[in-house]
Amino acid sequence: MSDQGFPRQLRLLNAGDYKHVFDHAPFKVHGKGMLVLARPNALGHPRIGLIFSKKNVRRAVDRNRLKRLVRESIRLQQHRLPPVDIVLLARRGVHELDNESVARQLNGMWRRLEKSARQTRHDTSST
RNA sequence: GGAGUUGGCCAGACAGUCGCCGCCGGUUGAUCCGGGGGAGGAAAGUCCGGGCUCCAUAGGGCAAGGUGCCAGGUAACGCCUGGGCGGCGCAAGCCGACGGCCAGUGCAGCAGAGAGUAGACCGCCUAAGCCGCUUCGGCGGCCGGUAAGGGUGAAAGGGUGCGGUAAGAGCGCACCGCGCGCCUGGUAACAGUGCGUGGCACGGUAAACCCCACCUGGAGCAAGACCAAAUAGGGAUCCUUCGGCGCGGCCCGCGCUGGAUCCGGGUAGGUUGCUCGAGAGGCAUGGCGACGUGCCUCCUAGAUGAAUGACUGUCCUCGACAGAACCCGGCUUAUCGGCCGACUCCCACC
Repeated sequence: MSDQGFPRQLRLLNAGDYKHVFDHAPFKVHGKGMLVLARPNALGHPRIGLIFSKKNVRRAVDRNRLKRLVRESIRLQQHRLPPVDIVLLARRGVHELDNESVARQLNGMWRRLEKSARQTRHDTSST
């Protein structure tokens, strides 16, 4: 795996993977227009799945644009993230953000996710 | 030059860096390297028409739905082209569900006297018949006549003129219009300063039921096919009454289930269907045209939690609507601007 690539291993591939995260998600990070759910995995790297529903983002052009921005962000930040399965959900109004602020939002959310994951790991090892 | 009509095309460009998805070649044993490709004119709405797949090879009847001037094009169409008719515009041109209410049934508020085998409210008339009066000229009334005028209405049952009459009236005549028959032109719709005939509505409404002609079987790529953990007991072939199910509104019809013989079935997941096609471009040729035919050349997205992007720089006229999901042909809707061709009207100049 190259340093900055985004191969299939970094994605959630089927309904079972998604269900796994929805059933029990210890980490929740809220951002402007987006919500991240995450659950630790044993793979040694993060994986991500995207849910941009037609209901929340009406135009296909906007859905594609937002997904591409998220993937781009993950691709560049993958080494900072803990080994967790992530599901990113869109909320109403995301399509009004421009590319720059979406990227800024995502960076902030990854930072908070990383922080709470490190906290949890620390807690379990101390008890 | 200005105003307008119409047909077609384009959809920021270039460079660099980091990524994503197919394909080809090498390397391999599943990694790298190189090359090349990667959203639209509407990809959209899913409104029509086809291909493809399964249900029977999609068959018969009824029901239901659609289309609706004519001819042609097409795989097909509710599309396109040409023509006819009607309407709008000075014009180029644009728009039109544009078959049939003398097969039947129905509908028409208000106003108005009367609304479809018409109708006397006002008005006009009083010739003929009867009555009364009379200065013997007539006057009044009754019985009536009348669709020219007023008024109502979206619409009042051909129009104009002359004759005619008591007043009027297609009552008669001329012209116009209309119906019917023939003739001529046209493949046809239809047209005609054509010939004849009829005094003349046959009113409106069929996106009212309906009639006529033509068309339509149902479901859809999550169709369907294949490989196959788990789980449950069944599956294939032959024969066939009844009942049940498939099959979509119904019936006919057809298949499965039932009995006998023989052993494999198929949910999660994966593979496939999946892009070479009513394909694109060029030349020639037939046709007014839509389009057809022949030859040559080219291969031009195939994802499947779903690729086609992000960032930086430069330039300009500072960039709209918007993202393929089986594939085509249309229609409709959204859209910043730019380019090219043809034509019309007006002004100026020659």
